[in-house]
Amino acid sequence: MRLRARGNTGFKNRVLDVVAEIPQGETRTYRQVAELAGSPDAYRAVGNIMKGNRNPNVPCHRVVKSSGEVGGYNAGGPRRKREILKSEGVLLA
DNA sequence: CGTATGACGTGCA
DNA sequence: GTGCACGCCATAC
Repeated sequence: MRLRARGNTGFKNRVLDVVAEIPQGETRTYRQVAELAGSPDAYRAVGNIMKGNRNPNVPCHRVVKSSGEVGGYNAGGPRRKREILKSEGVLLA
C-alpha cells in the first residue's frame, strides 16, 4: 500500500489510513496528516473527510490543528475531543 | 459538469 | 492578543 500517487481519489482512504496509524498518546496536525496522505496542502480536505468519516478505527480525535488547538469534533463537540486526548495522556496546549 | 462546503493555515489590520 | 479575509485541496450534492 502506500503507492497511489497524487491524482488518485484514494486520498480519503489514505487519510483514514494515516490517522488510523497514529499511536495513542500522540497527536498529528491536519497538515501532517495531509502530507502523509500525499497532499501537504490538502489539510482542508482532511478536516472535511474526518467530518464525514465515522469510522471507529480512525481516531480522528488525535488530529489537531497546527496552532496547537484541538480543532473541532463531530461526535460530542470539541470539548469531548479535548477530554479524550487528555484521557490518552496527551498534553494539551 | 459546476457549485457549494469545510473538524484548516497563514497573513494582515 | 483579537478579529477578519484570502487561499488551498478534496468531497458531496
